[in-house]
Amino acid sequence: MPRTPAARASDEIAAECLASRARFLDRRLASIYERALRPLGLRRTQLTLLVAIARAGERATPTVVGRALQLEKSTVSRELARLQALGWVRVEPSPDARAQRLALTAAGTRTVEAAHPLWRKAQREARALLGDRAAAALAALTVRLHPRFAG
Amino acid sequence: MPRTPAARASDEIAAECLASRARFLDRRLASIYERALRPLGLRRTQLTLLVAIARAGERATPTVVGRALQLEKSTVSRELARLQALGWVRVEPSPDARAQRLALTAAGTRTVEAAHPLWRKAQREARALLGDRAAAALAALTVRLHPRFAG
DNA sequence: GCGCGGAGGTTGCTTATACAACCATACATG
DNA sequence: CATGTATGGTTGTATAAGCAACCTCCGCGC
Repeated sequence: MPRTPAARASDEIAAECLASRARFLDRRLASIYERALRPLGLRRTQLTLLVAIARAGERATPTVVGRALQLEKSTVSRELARLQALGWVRVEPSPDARAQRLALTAAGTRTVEAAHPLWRKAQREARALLGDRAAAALAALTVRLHPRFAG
Repeated sequence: MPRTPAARASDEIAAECLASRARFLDRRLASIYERALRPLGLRRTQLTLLVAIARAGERATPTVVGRALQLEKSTVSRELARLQALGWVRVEPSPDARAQRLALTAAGTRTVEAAHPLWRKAQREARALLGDRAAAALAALTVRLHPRFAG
């Protein structure tokens, strides 16, 4: 049976597609970190956001953290609503009345501290899964694509 | 001002976290492929699923494609409902009454064919963005993590 | 001082994903 | 054959994300 155009397209895509491979990698790593953080009721993306807010310090606003993580503003908006509801982030007025100043609450700070060893365990597991070379390549790639990435 | 434990944790996580980097990479690539496929009203993950079904041929069932792509069965279930609604996938009874045989419809086959050149363009763009070495590393990593991955 | 464009955020809608709980069928074993 | 367990799918719920449309406020140009 000769291969049809659709069959040839399918073979090529299945063998090479970078999008599905990146998605696959993300799912694999996600499961490691989610499992590790579950005892704290903390999701991996929430930890990333808390960390970005902590690091931005006085300058922390939704726009600023969105830029650091390359997240669309609506995504940041909704994530922040959850973090506020959980009592980990406080929103304060800023000089510019359009903007919002963000800060970790005491509970948010404690959560980051408590997450640290769990994150480390996940990070070790992830590094072991990928291998040191691939892990380093992923980090280097991030720097190349977005030098100021911080998450 | 001495760095607090939370600040040190944040610095370490922001500088190294592999989970957030994989997520970031996925978002970047997603935007390339989504943009390319948009004219067909086709999402990248839908293309991945159509391809997996095409390649599985007679053996295509939700469980089989889920294994090939390492997707949770509920994810596959809902994605298939959409693909059916769009008229790209047909569901047929199988010998085992629990299972469902999947097949592309004629429209589904045409969609894969039409997607091929658009996917190629996105793939070229993605490869250029990552660089050949990183692209090859991502592909190699996928093989290592899941030798039968096909998406 | 007025109007307008741009920046900052929110909300509606859709897709992608996982986990858990569930239902139905198949199969093996007593 | 009856029952219990495993397999295959669906559904409820929640998070993660983008796009588009919108509102508000800032600052600039006139």
